[in-house]
Amino acid sequence: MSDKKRIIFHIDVNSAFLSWEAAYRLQQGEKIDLREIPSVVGGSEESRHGIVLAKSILAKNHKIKTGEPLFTARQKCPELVVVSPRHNLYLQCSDSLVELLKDYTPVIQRYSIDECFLDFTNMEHIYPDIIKLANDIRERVKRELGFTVNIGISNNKLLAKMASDFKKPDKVHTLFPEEIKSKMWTLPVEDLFFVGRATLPKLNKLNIFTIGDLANYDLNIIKNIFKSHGVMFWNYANGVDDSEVRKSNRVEVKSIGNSTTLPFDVKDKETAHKILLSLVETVGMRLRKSQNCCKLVSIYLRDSDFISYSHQIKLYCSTDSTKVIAKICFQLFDESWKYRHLRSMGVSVSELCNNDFFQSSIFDDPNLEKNRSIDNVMDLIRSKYGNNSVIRGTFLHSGLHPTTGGVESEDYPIMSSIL
DNA sequence: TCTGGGGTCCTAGGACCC
DNA sequence: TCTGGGGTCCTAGGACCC
Repeated sequence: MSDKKRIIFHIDVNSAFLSWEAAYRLQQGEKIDLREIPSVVGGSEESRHGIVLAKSILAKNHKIKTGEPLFTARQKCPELVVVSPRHNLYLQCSDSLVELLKDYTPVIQRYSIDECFLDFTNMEHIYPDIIKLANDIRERVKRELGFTVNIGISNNKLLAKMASDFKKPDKVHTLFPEEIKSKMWTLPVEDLFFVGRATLPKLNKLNIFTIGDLANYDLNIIKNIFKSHGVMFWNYANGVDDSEVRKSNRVEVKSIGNSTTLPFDVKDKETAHKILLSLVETVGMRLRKSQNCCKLVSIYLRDSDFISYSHQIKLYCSTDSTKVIAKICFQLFDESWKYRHLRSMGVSVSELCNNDFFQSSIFDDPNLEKNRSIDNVMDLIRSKYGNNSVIRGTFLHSGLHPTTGGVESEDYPIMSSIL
């Protein structure tokens, strides 16, 4: 990589889920804009998913935080409007944004559903004025898609990301190295990327309260206390980050998991096994779709008193079979369950490897081959007709979802111009 | 009072081997 | 019987992100 200064944008959708919900509702003829009242997108309290997923700026002014229970959010603001999430709609909005951004550069990293990094290095002949470019993008997103974004500009991803977090909404900010002192070092240290709620009190104990305090602290002491994590955020505090903007489709996934908080506490092994199976159904489908097998299977349990634990096992032989993975999960469960009532359960597979070899060697074992055919046929039918078009007999009349965590196949019109 | 779901990465400690 | 130290692998748990 050359020493030439890079030009990186970080684009962040303002209150993403809430903005997308608001834009969609206006399109559908609703009169009230959720962005202009104290409102949140939140899960169903009845099924114990009642937390804040996204908040309007007016809700934020009431000190409502993302991730907090809806119950406490209402205490802070009794007139709060709560709307249910529509994840498929948000995926489509996210896709529309990325499609629009592709008009400007091919080097886009999709960092999350509502954040992208764009690289404009060596493009000054096309975009001589990058501030104007950012404002053009910002205006076009608002005009064509109906929601607003913040754009942060700098020479690396970290600084661009910090910049996009400055004043919101609908703003463009720069944070070039010469601006670090005035724009970033004055901020509280918890605003720094990767300084979370466990790290903050430890930093405060060292008399570190601002990002500037951290940047100017003795690196050796930081390293001793926080190890590699400390070296990373000390560099961040000094604006150092040389990571590349990676085209997202080239990043391979490392683990595939599915977990759920149950609408009721689970008290018996039989029900728990059924729920594990339903979780494995979606994990297995996604694993096969990614053309991988896994070598590590783990389960995750959370008691009704909120104590959680996990159990895992490394496989001698990698697999992508729903039946095999489910059987392992049952065994893991039986080995680890502490007989307390369960609030939440999860399944995850990792240490993924390409399934090519597996496919060619499988024909030695007719039983494995048969299971594989069943998986493949079920995948095909479900991809065509929806996840619940074929279900295992064990879920009939059980009152349980046969596949947990799958997205419903409801469709929403692509966000188009809203005038 | 009630507290989601999807990930990644790191560390500590124990088992085991030489 | 008790005495090393280094390396690797495995597991559990924690921290962080959106």
